[in-house]
Amino acid sequence: MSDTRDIGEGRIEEAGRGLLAVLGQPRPERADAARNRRGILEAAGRIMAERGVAGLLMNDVAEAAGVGVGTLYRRFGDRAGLAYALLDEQGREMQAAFMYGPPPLGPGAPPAERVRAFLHAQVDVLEENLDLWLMADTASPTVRHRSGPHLVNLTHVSVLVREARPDADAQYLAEALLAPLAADLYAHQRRERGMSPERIKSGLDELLCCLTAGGDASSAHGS
Amino acid sequence: MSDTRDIGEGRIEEAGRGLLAVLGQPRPERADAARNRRGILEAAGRIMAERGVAGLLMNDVAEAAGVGVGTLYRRFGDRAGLAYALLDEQGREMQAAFMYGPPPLGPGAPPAERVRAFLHAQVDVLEENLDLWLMADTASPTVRHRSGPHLVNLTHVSVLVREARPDADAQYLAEALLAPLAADLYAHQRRERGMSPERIKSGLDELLCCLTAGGDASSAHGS
DNA sequence: GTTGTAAACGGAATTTATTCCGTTTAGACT
DNA sequence: AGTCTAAACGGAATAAATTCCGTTTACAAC
Repeated sequence: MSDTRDIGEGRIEEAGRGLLAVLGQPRPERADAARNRRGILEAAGRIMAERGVAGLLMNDVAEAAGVGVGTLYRRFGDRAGLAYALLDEQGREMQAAFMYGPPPLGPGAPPAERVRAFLHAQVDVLEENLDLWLMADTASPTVRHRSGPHLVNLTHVSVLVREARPDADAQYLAEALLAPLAADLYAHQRRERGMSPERIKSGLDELLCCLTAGGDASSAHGS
Repeated sequence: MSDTRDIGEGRIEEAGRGLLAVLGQPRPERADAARNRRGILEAAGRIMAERGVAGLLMNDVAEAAGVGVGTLYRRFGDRAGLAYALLDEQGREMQAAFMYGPPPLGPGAPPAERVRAFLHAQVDVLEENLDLWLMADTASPTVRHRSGPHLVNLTHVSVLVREARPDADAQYLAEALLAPLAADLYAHQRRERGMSPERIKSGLDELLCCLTAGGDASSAHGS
């Protein structure tokens, strides 16, 4: 009724095997399926390098990988899903950095600092592969927010926010703090408005005072 | 290279005649063009009422309006543009409310209060027509941020933020504060996570302390 | 080694948005 | 009224994503 797209639970076997794979139980994957996933991802990477993100046509990817388009869709759900899988691969290293690496990104620094470091790092991540993120964020809201990268980021920030402000609605604040780094908005700020990554980072810092402000954030508010 | 879509300056004669029309000089519009715009918008409204947003197929709208699809595209640029035009019509009243209405939404209240009232009002606006907003935000980043509703909102908030925090990067903060109300995210929070509009409003309030915090927002930050 | 079956596969068919371009007209100027 | 031209029009053609469904295959059980 609201939107045509919806992706049934079992339709996408694995949207990418990032840290997320740890959460769900490691459902088995048939050998041919695994082989095809790798093949498709490789082919997609190759095409992207050659022709850019705009050249990532589903038919071409399928052909380059030597599979039918049906297989592409079974594996990744849709074009955006493919993009997320690609991003997830590259994001593995950042995930490791903020979970096990040195502070302030990794554990050891105070939570507010870590959130800040994380957002700055996320800016760099976007900077690196903006077009691919744009393609990924084409997905329906449902797909988008269940995707590997988003879930990992959200979970991480959410935990840190809760730590920094146990009284606040950490779940919401986390999503709100991540929102300005939506690929669409970021692309617009960089390309249309000509903002520099540095300016964006400082801007984010200004937003972050909601993490360091004492308990009473509602000082000026009525209801 | 990055994305196929781009909409040349003169391709869309008027993306909707909201307050925006005041900014650009009132370029003339041929009589038949105006008649068609109205017809299309009416037809689209009718179809939307009957079949929902998902039923808004470009061919159907064109047929129902008694014009060719080419005309649809000349007038509105693309499917998302049509959605924006539809929203712009309904948004006229909210625009009036925050520009000329009573406080705290309208002039008279302190700027931080007004931003808060505005964000809350925006939640209600989303609530009213979420699917249409989702359809609209399908647009390419460029189109999206040049669209009537977004420009008006951004300008408004931006002015208020500058007033509240003359020292801060008002332009950026405004976009960042509006970001959590992106239709995608909002829809996800409402539908998947089951957050209530009230919870979202309180969440936004927590974010807003960056407007009331004294001058030194960078207290906890290094560089 | 057979057999059974859920899971995968392929790729033609379908669905829609969007473009293209030859034709038609509103409206300004004479 | 007649002419001229930029602006509009229509709708067939195109492009690409996504679905459908009959066929094939991995692999677990016997």
